[in-house]
Order: sequence, then structure tokens, then C-alpha cells
Amino acid sequence: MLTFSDFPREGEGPVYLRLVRYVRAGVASGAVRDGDELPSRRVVSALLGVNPNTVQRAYRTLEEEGLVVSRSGAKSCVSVTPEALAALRLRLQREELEKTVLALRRSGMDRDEALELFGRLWDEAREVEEGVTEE
Amino acid sequence: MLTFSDFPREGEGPVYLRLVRYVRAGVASGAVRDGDELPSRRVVSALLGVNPNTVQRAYRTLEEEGLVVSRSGAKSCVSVTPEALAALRLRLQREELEKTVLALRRSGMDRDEALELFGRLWDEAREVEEGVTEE
DNA sequence: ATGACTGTATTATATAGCTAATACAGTTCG
DNA sequence: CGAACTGTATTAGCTATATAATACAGTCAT
Repeated sequence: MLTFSDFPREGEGPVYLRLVRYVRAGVASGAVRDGDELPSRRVVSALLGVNPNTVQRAYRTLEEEGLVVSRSGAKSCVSVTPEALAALRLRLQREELEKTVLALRRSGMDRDEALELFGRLWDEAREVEEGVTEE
Repeated sequence: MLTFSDFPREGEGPVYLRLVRYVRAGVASGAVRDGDELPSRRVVSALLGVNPNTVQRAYRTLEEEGLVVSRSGAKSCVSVTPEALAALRLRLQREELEKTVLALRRSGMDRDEALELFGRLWDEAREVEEGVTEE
């Protein structure tokens, strides 16, 4: 079960969004799998010293993404069907990338430059994203 | 001189940032050149129906980027050294790409997958590209 | 059924960001 | 000079956002 024990106590941006990213990263990396239970709002809130509603907001956001299932009264759990995950990834990837590719081509960049820059930014993003992506 | 006459009255995000992007785009595209005068804060504010300070904030932001020069009491003008122009273009490209990279990382894609997809979409865009991409 | 847990909803408070009101100061040109 | 422009600084208000306080309702094991 995801324990949040290594969730960074401090970081950029609102707590609830950092929680969302934390769980998303866990799912994306395969560390959290379909059906895994999540600790209750109150447990996480006590661990992090924030209000239960802050955790609730994170869980709710994840639920709207289809990544979490909650039943009133019972524990929440992660929902990751392989098909849904693959479909989601593909959709997001293509949408994002197509717009970007067109913008870069319009600005006169050439293919090699673009690939080089892309790779560099990717690595920079990994550095910024410390804590959540473990490998 | 940049007149702001075709500045869209409605759009996403704060007015001052839309103004900043508007000027940046003009510079990046070459439509606005080094030394070109900018209309005064009050003129633009009257045209758009916002407070002069909102325009001031935009101009100030542009000045911090080194794209505008202001002398207290005199009209402001655009400052575009070749280096600044190159830097601006690179920056716009980076911003575009950064958003995409973050989205892809969030979706759990790994580096090689991402580069591969990027290259493929780039080539697809070239094949499609016979009309002008404009907007 | 009861008690201790779970999720949910409503409302309040604090804070940050954007815009406005207003006053002040410098430049230009007759 | 002085009038009409220019840019600048300070302050206040408004809105959106993030978090908290609190109360309510469902689940589950004993």
C-alpha cells in the first residue's frame, strides 16, 4: 500500500497538487497498482500535518481523473486498468506533442535542434521532479 | 509603431500577461523592430478600457526581459538586439516544450519513448505541411 | 447495535494575484 | 516657463485559490 511516508514535507506549489502528482507518479511508475488501497484522508493528513480536507481535495482530483475509486465509508483504492492507462497516455501524448511540434516548426527550428532541446528539457524536468520518481 | 489596435479584447489569463505575449510575439515575428516606439500606458489603457497600471505592469515585465526601454517622462520603445531576439525565440520554444515535457512525464512515458514519438510526429508534420500554418 | 473507523459536504479564513485609484515626478516643445 | 504629455510609486480593493474547522453520513468489525 502507498504509505506517503516518503512524501516530501516541503516543495513547490499547493499541497493538494503535490499529493496528486505523488500518486500519479506512483501509478505511472508501476509502484502503485490497480486495486491498491490508499490510506484514509485522516491518516495522511495527520502524517503531513495538514487538514483532512486538503487530502480530500487531492483524492477527489484523482478520482475525477479516473485514477482513484472511493465508496462513502469504505477505504479508497487506486483504479488502474491497463487499457485505460494506455489509452490515457496515448491521448495526452499525441495532443500535447502535436501542438508543440507545429509551433516549433513554425518558429523555424530544424529537426535535430528540436530533438536535442527536447531531450535536454526532459532531463531538466527529471531533476526538478525529485522525490517522487524513484528508479 | 505598434498600435495594439488588433489586440484581442478577450482572451485567456490576466490582461497584463496577454499584453506581454502580444508584444513578445510581435518582436519574435519581426513585425516590431528595434527602436520602434510604443504607445504610452495611458493610450493603451484607454484603448482597452483597463487601468494604466495594468499596462504599466506589462511594460515593466517586458523591460525586465530587456525587450523594452523606458525613460521616465519620455516614450518607451522596443529594444531588440540580435542576441535578445535569438534568446526570446529560444525562450518561447522552451516554454512550449516545457509544458509538453511535463505532461508527458506525468503520463508516465519514459525518455526514449518520448523522443521516438516526438521524431515521428515531427516527420508527420512535414508530410502534411504544404499549406501555410498561420494564425 | 455499537464504536471506531471511513468518505462527504458546507462554510469560514487566510493569502496571493490582478486590477484600479490616486498622487507624484520627469520630458518635450510651444 | 508652463501645459500637456510622458513614466513611476503607493495604496487599496476585489477575486480566486488553498487550507482549515466543523458537522454529517456510510462501512465494517466486533
